[in-house]
Amino acid sequence: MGRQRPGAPTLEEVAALAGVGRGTVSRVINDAAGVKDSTRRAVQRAIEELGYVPNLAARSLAGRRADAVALVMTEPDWRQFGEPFFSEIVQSVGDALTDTKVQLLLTLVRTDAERQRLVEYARGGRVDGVMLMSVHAGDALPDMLAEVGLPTVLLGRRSGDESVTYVDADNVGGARSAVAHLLNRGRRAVATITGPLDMYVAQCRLRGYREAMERAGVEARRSWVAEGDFSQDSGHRAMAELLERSPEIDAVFAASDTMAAAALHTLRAAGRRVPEDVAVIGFDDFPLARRTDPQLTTVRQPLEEIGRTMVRLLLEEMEDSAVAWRHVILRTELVLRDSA
Amino acid sequence: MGRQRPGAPTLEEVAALAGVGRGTVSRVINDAAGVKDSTRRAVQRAIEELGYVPNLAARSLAGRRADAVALVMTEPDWRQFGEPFFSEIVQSVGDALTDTKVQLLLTLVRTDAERQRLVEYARGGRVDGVMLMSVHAGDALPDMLAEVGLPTVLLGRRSGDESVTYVDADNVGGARSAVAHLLNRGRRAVATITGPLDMYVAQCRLRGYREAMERAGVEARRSWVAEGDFSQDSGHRAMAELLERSPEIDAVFAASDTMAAAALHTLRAAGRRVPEDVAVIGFDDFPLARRTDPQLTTVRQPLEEIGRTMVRLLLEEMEDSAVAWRHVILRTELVLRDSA
DNA sequence: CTGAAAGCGCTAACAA
DNA sequence: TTGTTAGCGCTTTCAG
Repeated sequence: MGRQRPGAPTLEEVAALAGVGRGTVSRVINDAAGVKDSTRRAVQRAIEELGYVPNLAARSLAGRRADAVALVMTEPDWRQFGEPFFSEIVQSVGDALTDTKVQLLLTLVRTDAERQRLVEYARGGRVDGVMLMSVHAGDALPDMLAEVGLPTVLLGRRSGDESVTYVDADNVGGARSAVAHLLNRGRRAVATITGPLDMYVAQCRLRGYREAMERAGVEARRSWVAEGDFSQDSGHRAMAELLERSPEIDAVFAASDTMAAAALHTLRAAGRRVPEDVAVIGFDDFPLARRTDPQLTTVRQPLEEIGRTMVRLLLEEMEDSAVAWRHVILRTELVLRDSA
Repeated sequence: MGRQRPGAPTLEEVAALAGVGRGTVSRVINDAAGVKDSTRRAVQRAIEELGYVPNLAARSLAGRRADAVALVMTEPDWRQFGEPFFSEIVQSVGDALTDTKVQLLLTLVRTDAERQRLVEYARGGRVDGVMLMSVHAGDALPDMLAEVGLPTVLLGRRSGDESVTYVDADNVGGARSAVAHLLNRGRRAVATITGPLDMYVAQCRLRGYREAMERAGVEARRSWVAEGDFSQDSGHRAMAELLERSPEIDAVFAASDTMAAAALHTLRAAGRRVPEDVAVIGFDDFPLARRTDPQLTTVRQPLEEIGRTMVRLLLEEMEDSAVAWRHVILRTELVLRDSA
């Protein structure tokens, strides 16, 4: 058994040593007001002396919160976890929680069994709220959580009429402005490498691409669209595909920076000059892309703000469960470099 | 409050509906033997009907385990989390736990406050054991955990006389064989890009480098050693540094693949031909490096086995706390490509 | 094979 | 300002 050390000191023993009642000790460890200063110090001394640490299970059971929230990544392939996007989000969520007494728990959900395990973990009261990243369209996890009354916040929507609280970037607008930028620079044969189209975020970016083309009166050929899955590999594959069937393209909008960087490599390997010959724009603004390809123009998502906002919404829902849900969409920004 | 839904059904209600006692329901949900089949089914029907989910806090308090373990990453900069090394470890640890009813919790510890929070979380009985990754030499976290009797397993040692249970790769041997390989191929001016030297793992790889040089009777000049921190950036920097002060080098052993890949880039950018002119070997075998640089010969760590072993040791210690500690060192393997 | 009852350690409401 | 007390929901003897 790995439980709390069997002979661990209890609040009762602290009370005895300090010569006060259990209630008083409880007040001290919870920073509650209304305890004489001298008493407080006496209790603290006793706590120190015994090396007392509250039993969290007992605390939760007695009716208070778990003081923990989960940040869940739902991906069959955990390798995705290495993508800078997630590191940044994790980073910013951690930052937002740093001055709290809330413990951040990252969990990775790949299979349905793991999905089930997480739900029982959350419903079991081990966390006070859940944030979900990288949720695919058909995933029922958010509903499973929200329906049982657990504060839940999504990073990104699953569809246009998402019901659960979410924070999202303006993907359509971002994609539109990126493609518009390419068109303004005189490019016409603008191709796009999409994300996995079972994800709403990918659909939105594709929609933005189409809207921009339409507004400019350029026909977006079907052969200019190649589907990827946000990964580097898929970026290479998609770019190679595009080059083969549509050598006329003179610009590419990729739905992720990672794919954009890969596309750039593939283009260069194929002897195309970038950006003179072909311009490339990626979505998202990662240090990785910034470093490897200074020529890459990107649509920056406010990742730090996304993380902060998720935390804020979650904490608010934990505080006041009266709120049903809220939707927040954050603006994106085109970051120009010497690519187009 | 985000606790378990206020009106959530309890074991008591399930018992009432099924027309049995609480004890019986408890036996059923814990798959305990000695329950008549018909009774078991009746109980299960009641559970189904009420949508009952056990309250984990109550379960923990009543004396059983938390059914959760933590995988902790201690890095001031969470961006490190994006390194393939960690993705792989997380992946394999998750795999090893997949058929268990143990929930994996990833947590990231940057500051001392977070360190403290984690200790209280663990001592509070929220997890049954802790696995630690990327522990730096001076970090007291492992001791804080181990001393209070919490099953703890380290990935990598902090020093030569580590006391806490750990799993490590044969870093000295791996580095030695890598450098020996370069020397065997006739290279003489073999430089090395080390990891952060406040980490034992980096010291070991540097030692392996030195031993190999010594055994071959080649003097390892001090100017052939540049310190990095395992990151891509540092790889670039270190390689540039080496090129500037020791243009004579004809081979490089980098203490991580990421740095090796970066070094390769830098070498090429500087007009050196690889591997004809300069050979490069990296430590660790990541898909990233494999993809980006097929020419990179590497020392492969058995990451999957490391993760599996950590889990095994942890579960064993959770089962039987009689064991004090164990140390496991896993073999590495030189993976040859056309680099050297 | 099953029911009853005694806690696990804490919080919170109520007295004092 | 402080002590006392009644649970929180579950596991686990111990009887039956």
